[in-house]
Formats: sequence, C-alpha cells, structure tokens
Amino acid sequence: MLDLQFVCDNAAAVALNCQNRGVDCDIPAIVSLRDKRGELIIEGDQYRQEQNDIASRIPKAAPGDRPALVERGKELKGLVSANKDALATVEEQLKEQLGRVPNMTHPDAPVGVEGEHVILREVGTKPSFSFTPKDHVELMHTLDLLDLESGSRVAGHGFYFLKNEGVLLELALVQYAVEKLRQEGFTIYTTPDVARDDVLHGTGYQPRGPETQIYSIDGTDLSLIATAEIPLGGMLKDEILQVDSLPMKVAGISHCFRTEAGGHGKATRGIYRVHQFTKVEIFGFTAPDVAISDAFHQNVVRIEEEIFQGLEIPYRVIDTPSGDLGGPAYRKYDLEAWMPGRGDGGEYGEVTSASNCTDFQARRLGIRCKSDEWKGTRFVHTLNGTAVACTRAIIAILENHQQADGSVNIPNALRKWVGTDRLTPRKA
RNA sequence: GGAGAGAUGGCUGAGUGGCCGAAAGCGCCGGAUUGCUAAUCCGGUAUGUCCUUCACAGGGCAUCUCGGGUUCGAAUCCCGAUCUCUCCGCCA
Repeated sequence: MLDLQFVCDNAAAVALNCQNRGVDCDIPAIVSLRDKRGELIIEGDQYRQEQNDIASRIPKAAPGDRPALVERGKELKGLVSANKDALATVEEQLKEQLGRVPNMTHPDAPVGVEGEHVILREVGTKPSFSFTPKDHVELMHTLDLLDLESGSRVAGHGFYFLKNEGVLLELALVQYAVEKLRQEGFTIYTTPDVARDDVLHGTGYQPRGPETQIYSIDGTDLSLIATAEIPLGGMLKDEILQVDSLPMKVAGISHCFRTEAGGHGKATRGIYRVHQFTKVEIFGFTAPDVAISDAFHQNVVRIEEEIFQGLEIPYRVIDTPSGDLGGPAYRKYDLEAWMPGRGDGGEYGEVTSASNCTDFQARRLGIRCKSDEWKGTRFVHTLNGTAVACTRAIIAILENHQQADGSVNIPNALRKWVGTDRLTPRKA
C-alpha cells in the first residue's frame, strides 16, 4: 500500500505509474475520498468535543440544568454514531481504491508490458549434447524419482510424490541453500505453512478472490502460504524496530501452495508448475532508504546467482518490466535457468525472483523503525528472493547434467547430501 | 478438547463509572550538588491524527490488546474476538 498523502500529493506521477504497470486505478477518486474523509473527521471531532464538554459539566451542574445537558448528550450520541458510520463507509471505499494502487517503480526498471524484459546478463555455458536431451519427466521416470500418478490419485493433478533420490535431491537443495544463507549471515527459520488473511493482505496477496492463487481453509481466516515470504514478512507485523538492528536478514524453509488457477498449458508438464513445492526463501528488512534497500536487493541477486553457479546451471538474469511487476514490487529481478528439455531444443525457465518492495508491504503490515536521527517512526523496506525452489531446481539439474546413457551427474555441491555423484536409470 | 487466570505508557505495576492520558517505582533526558566510574535533590519524559502557524508553538480528537454494546459520561460494567500463562486430557 502506498501512503495516502503521497498518492494525493503526487497524483499525476502515481497515475502514470499505474498506466506503466497496466493497472487500472482511479486516482482522482482517491483524492476526493481523502478530502471527504478529512471533512468527516473534523465534524466528528467537533461532536466529540462537545460531548466531552457536556459530560464533564453534568456532575457539577445545578440539578435543574441537568436534563437539558443530558438531552443534548443523547442527541450528540446519535450524531457521533452517524458520523462514525459515514466515515467508515468512506474509509472502506478509500481502502479499496488505495489497495489497488501498485508500488512505485524503480526509475531504471524497464517500462513495458509482460515479455518486454531486459536481459541483464547470461552466465554459464549451455551444455551441448551428442544426443537428444530428455526432459525432466522422462528423466525422472527412468531414474525412478517421481510418481505423478499417485500424486493425482491422492490430491489431484498438479500434485506429485518425489521418490528415492528425488527426495534426496530436494533435501540436498534445502541443505545447500541453508548452508549458503547461514554463511551469508541469515537467520534461518522453518515457518508456518499457513497464515492469517491479514498477513496475506499485508504482504500483498489476495486470498479468497475468484482469481486467487491462494488456497484458503474454509471456516477459518487461514490460508496455505504461497511462499515463505508471507510468514517471514508477517513475523514482525506491527513491530517497531531500532534502525540500528537493521538490516534484519532472515530465511525460511516452507512448503508453498498455489492454485495456479487458469494455469494449464504446455508449461505445465511434469513438475514445472505444481500446486505444492518446497522452497527456501530469503527475506530482508532494511532501513527505509532506497539506496540501502537497492544495495540489499543486488546482494540477494548475487546470492541467488552464486547458488545456481554452484549447481553448475547456466542462467540469465532478467530485469522485470513494469507491466509484469506484482503490486508490492518496486523492482524485480528473475533468474531463469537453462532447461535443455523444455520446449523445442531447450528454453529458459524461471527459477528465482528477487523483489525490493520498499515500504509497500511494511506499511500494510505495520512494520516500522525508529532512529535518533528523525522524529517518530518510519516504515522499513522489505525484500524477498528465492534461494531455491526445489522442483524447478531439480528440473534444471536433471536436464543440464544428463548423460547419453540416461544417467545424471550430481553437481559437486550437492554430493555430500545426495550421497552419490551420479544417478543411474532404474527403468527403461 | 476441558477448566481457570490474565492483557494498562520504554519496563514493573496501581487503578471497579465523572477529580484518569492514567498513581508509584524503574529506565531515560535536562539541571543542581558532591574532590573519588557512586549517592542525593529538582524538573521533564507516550503515540497517532486533524486544525491554526513562515516558524517557535498552540489547540481539538483518539488511544489502557482489538471490535461491538450499556451510559449524558467507560481503563473501569456487558458481549464477542485475538493473544499469553497455568492445570487436566490427548498426541507426532
């Protein structure tokens, strides 16, 4: 959520930003609702002032004067109540409108619609095969790492069982990411896999809508988390931090649940797009200064890149265009890993994303900080990024490191946890 | 799952309808004093929001977990929610 005052003071810039991001917002309506809200607040305060005045005079008033005062008090009670209702209506409308306004955008982020991204760099060498590379579905079948049929039987399409070394690979990736993040000074957590709706909203997710990506639990205000970003951001909800304690670097291991409503297509083969996966997520709270959060953002991307370099997987880094940014993001970088079995002759597939949300999430979550340098409190900046999303990392590992005989070499970085340097076929 | 207790300012903790934005202590800030990294004394010390003001500042309103209700008036009474703690049960 943006600051109301900021939106009203910079209405033209905000409207332009909405346009660049392809989001339909009525900024003039927000300004007029803000004005209406101000009038109602003043009116209500005046009624309450009189109310307080009368209440304090009654005990001291001569008995004959009391009935008139009580009468006026009753009248005021009605006025205050009506004012409160009117204000609540306006605030609800305001919240609705303001809630749709996305974060402002980094001046260097590319302006454009989905797909008009900027490729910042390509790293690593794509493997060249003397044979036709298999895709991960085929590899996982012959290596006996995956059971999609059982997944469907138990939970429906989009669910799966990992099996044998498939399990070890997932655990190894988690270990690998956790080790890396601890070296980088992150405090690691396992998080709840569910969160309250207000935490979802605070982090910018929309539970219970018709097009929601979120599974919610009927009869409760809980939803399954789509990413550990949600509980990690929520863990400091309504807290006031000392600015010296920032940046706060945390990371979480969680399951992620996504309905993927309307997500059927060719990209859904195998475990590329699934309803549940395991992910290690990076999260940071920084001082409210764009230079500081920008630097942290670069650092998150650096860590993500080092993780994929360690897995010996070629990738490219994408600067996401304005039209493709989620509401809370000020800027977002994606890592796309090379997946030789994807599409026709290989394609890049998204494996991580790293977003700087500036104070957009913090404002709604009420996460503030204070300092001797300024009066009052300010909203911190929050950032999040994927360390490892297991299913997609597994795809990239298997497809890039496959051999002519159908075996797959395990990247050196994972061997100590997988317990072998090579996976060999079990099935035809 | 059952039974009980609780939630007050940076912290501890008083307060059972108007004199309470809230005692006291601690902490913190300023000052006084004292020849020993201490003690004592005096004063100050919440936040949000709106309005006035160039500004200094002043004023209104709100806030005793949150949301409703009763009342002319609620930290205080009633209802609901959330969270915390204790005991019992159950359980990986």
